[in-house]
Amino acid sequence: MKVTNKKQQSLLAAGRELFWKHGFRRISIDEVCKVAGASKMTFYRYFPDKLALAKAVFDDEVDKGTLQFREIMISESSASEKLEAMLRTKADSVNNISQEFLNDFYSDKDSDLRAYIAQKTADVWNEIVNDFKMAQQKGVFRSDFKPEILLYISQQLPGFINDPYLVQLCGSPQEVVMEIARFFTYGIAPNDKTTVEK
Amino acid sequence: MKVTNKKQQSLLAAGRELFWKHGFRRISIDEVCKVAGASKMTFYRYFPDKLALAKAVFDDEVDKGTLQFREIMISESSASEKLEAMLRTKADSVNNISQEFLNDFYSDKDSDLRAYIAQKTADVWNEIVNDFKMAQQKGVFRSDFKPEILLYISQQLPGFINDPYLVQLCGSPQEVVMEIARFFTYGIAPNDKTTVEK
DNA sequence: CAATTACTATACTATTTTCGTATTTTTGTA
DNA sequence: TACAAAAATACGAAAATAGTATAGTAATTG
Repeated sequence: MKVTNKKQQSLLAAGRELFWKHGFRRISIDEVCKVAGASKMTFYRYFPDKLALAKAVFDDEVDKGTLQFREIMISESSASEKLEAMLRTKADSVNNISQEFLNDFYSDKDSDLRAYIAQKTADVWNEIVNDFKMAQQKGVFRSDFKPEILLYISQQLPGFINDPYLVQLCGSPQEVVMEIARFFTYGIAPNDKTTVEK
Repeated sequence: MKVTNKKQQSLLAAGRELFWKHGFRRISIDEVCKVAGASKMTFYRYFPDKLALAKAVFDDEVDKGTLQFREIMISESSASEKLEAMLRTKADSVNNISQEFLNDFYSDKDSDLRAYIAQKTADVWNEIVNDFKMAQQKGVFRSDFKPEILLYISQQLPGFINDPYLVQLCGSPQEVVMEIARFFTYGIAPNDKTTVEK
């Protein structure tokens, strides 16, 4: 569903803002309309129901994320920098995205929604792995590296950056991210490309 | 209303947590009970209705704040340090407290609630001013200083610490707080007690 | 042990909220 | 003026929520 209209966009924005904070269940259409400065009739002109808006918000966010990722991959930066940028945006989005929103999405009785998310997630996952492999062929990453593993690890990241021990060890959540990036980039073997500083 | 019971306390805690995030309107009693691990009947054993829980949460928070303030005033620190500590906790609480919660409180149709808040606020305000005046008599602050003015200014603080210009000027929100504290403590006249560092 | 207390689970009604649509009014515009 | 888009309002149906009643279970206490 392409969003081109002005009112439609402000509805989308309002939906994003409210869903983000409070999740999808708690927000009523009237509320979205109020924030968007649109009437309910206008809402139903552009979206069949609340679920459709939620999907649109979800899609929009995923698209933005993918775009961001693409920019990082295309940029002329080193493997280390790419990795760090990726982990950082991942960490950011995790911190900003309301868990509420995803919770409501996942725990919807309408299992149609779950399938929808699963599909979308799988698609994005594939795209990312492909981009990785392309970069790999260009020599940005070592040839026997498996992108799937990195993605799996990055799923664990939210737990890492909020771990008090790690944060204390590294100084700040940002440093945790960088440290992990360095770790994955160079492993633990010492080499001449980088020097580890305390 | 004194809270002594165990279940009652977990209900209060759950209420605080949920109200804080989403405000008072959006949260149902069932939800509070679920989080608190209590049944609805238990809820109604301790609270007449949802509003009572909200009031209890509000009271509890105000009491905590007042206690914190008292500790600062009683402590053997200088005027500057007291002021900074006060502004800092104020800034913290403002950043942490959900605006949602207060919004729901203020915009309740039941104007009884508004009066309740107004009363409580006035009480706390008076207590604080009194504490100030006592400290003033002990010589902690200059004798012709008017505590009311400081409180008035501190109402404006949330706007200050989020002002991009000020934050950039001082380096960080924390620095803004300290700078303001210094400003109010020593004014702008140079003296030998402190040196202003860039 | 018996009695009391604290609590849970469930079911139920009344009330409120929300949804989605229909109708009328306003606004912007060719 | 005429016309289309959107707002405001109203409204019935469906869903969520509040608050109560009942029955029964677990934990405490004398």
